Amino acid sequence: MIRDQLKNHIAQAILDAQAAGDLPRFDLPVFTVDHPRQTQVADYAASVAMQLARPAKLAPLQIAQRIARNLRLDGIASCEVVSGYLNLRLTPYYLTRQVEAILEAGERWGNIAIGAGKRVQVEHGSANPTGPLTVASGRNVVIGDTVANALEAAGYQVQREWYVNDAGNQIRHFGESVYARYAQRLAVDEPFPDDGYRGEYIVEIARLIVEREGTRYLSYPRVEARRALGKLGIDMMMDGVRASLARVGIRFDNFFSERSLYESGLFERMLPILREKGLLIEHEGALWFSEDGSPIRKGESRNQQTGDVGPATAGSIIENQKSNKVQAVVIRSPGVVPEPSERPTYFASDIAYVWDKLVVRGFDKAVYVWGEDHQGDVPRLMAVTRALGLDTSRIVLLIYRFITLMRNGQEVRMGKRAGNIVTLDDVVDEVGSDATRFVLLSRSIDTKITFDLDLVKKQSDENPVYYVQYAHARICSILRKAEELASSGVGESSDTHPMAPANAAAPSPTPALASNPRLPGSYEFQHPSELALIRKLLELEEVVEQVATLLQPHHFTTYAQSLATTFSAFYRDCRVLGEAPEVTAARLKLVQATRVTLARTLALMGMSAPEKM
RNA sequence: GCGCCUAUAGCUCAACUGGAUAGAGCACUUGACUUCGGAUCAAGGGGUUGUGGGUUCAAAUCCUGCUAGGCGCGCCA
Repeated sequence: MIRDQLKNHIAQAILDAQAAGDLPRFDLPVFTVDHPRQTQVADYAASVAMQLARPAKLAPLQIAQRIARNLRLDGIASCEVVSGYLNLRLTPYYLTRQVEAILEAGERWGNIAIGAGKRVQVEHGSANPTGPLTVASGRNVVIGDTVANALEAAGYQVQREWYVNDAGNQIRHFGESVYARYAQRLAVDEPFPDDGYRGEYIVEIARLIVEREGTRYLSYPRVEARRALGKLGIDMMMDGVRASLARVGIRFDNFFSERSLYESGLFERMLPILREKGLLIEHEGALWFSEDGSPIRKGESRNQQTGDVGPATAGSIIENQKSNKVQAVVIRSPGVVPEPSERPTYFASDIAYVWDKLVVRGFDKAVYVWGEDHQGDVPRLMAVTRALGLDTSRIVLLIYRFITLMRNGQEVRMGKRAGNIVTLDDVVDEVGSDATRFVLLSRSIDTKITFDLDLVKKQSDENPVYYVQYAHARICSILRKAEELASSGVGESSDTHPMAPANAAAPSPTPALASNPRLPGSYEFQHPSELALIRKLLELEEVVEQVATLLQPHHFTTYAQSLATTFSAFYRDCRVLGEAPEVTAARLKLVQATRVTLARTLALMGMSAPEKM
């Protein structure tokens, strides 16, 4: 990556300056090379000299000058010292060569190596399987999928995993709901459970089950029928989820069953590890995790008070939080939960799950994508990870804020139990997959998104999604036209035409360009808009690095728009077809490199790159 | 009450994690092509980065006091 190269050159220059006695001895500091805000100032700038003022006991300007004196940039860039800054500008020669490099890299352009040899898991989605995929989960999976794309591009080996919450009492409620609808469908009087799932989709599931399986479950003992229908229903829900995900171009490598953590005995094996450290405490019949082994206080205060929220409760919570130590129930007491299989809490599963990720499967890093409603669970996951003797820096939690869905100028409230949900399918039907993904990606994950369905539809002309895709379609149009000109031999003879295939007999997807000879070594792009476009293309690697390290996928949308804008400026200023042959040839290459870059960026975002619109 | 997150142009948001004169889109005003796609482009106005203090060569960014909002604080998931 060019930025790293420049940084290495500067570091070397500092060392050389020290060796030559130009600069005093000091340890090489951690410094950055970045883009100045004003692009006319420089392509890259380093402010090391300012950082070094103290250790070197010299004025920043002098330091910068001495670094610059020792800087050998090998024709990649020129350097200018401005008040302590090292301002670097890439040379037209270097930029011109990069166009060839991009075309050579092709679909791999944008790939970097920072993750080479490391395995990362990105767990996302993971919505309760008791209903269809909602728009709310849409943000989750789009973030997760895009982050996974970026990590892959950064060289990591990535596994995409969906955690299926198929344990716990919600599944029982679900089974009861399906059973009730099933019975009702068969005209058997069966009351609908109070805390059941009221959505229409349960009715639909019941209908399908009746269709496929007939009446046989009516003869089962009720508890068994509910369990069986629940399982059947979950499977059907997950099939639906997979289908919905496919519509937005998302696939998972693995669906991990929460229940399997218990069935495999893994959870049981976790307990001794924590117990040995004195972090598991029996309290009022329940099993608690106490981060520092301190006695459990919550239950006591609960007994003291009469049921109202009062000072006693508040006081004890403050006390617990003052020590900042996590205390959480792992297994509920039989007195509270009669059914043994429902006693482990969600947290219990988390304990075994993080172990499974980091130890059993040995991922170097595990990324969790969680909605803001789970933000309060972060401390206990961190605490228990630490307690298990694992490095907490190996888990990363992406907490995103919820979206508000607007329709007809009104906020749409959703609830799975109540049944008034808006599914991801609904939204995709209305605005399409590309627009859905773009909107859900376009903001930093800790910004609330207002997804106005009417606006996204109505203003589709001015939607940035289409702006970016339009640039790609326009490029394809130019390339098509170039091929037509080349194949019809209009203008020049085919063997001297810059766009003509070197070997006309060998067909290839883009014959005019794929086999085009290299630009002459002396050729250099000159026009400011050409050079600006190439610089913008080169940023792709930096954006990939940024998203892969910061795990903030919205940078792709910003970059895509900026790239499309830069291309538009080039398109306005520089004619491609019909110029002098070497100019047209060079610009065609630049246009093709832009297409590659734009298409890759769209692919990283999970969007299509249309050739026509 | 406590914890996490947020506050930047009229609106929606960026700002590469401490760097130079804080940028885009929308909206508004005014313009542009007989040529590669007008789903385009150009120009213009618009800012005490919620607020008070602090840290240093340098703060939208870090610390801190307020203010406002979101989420969470269960033997729910």
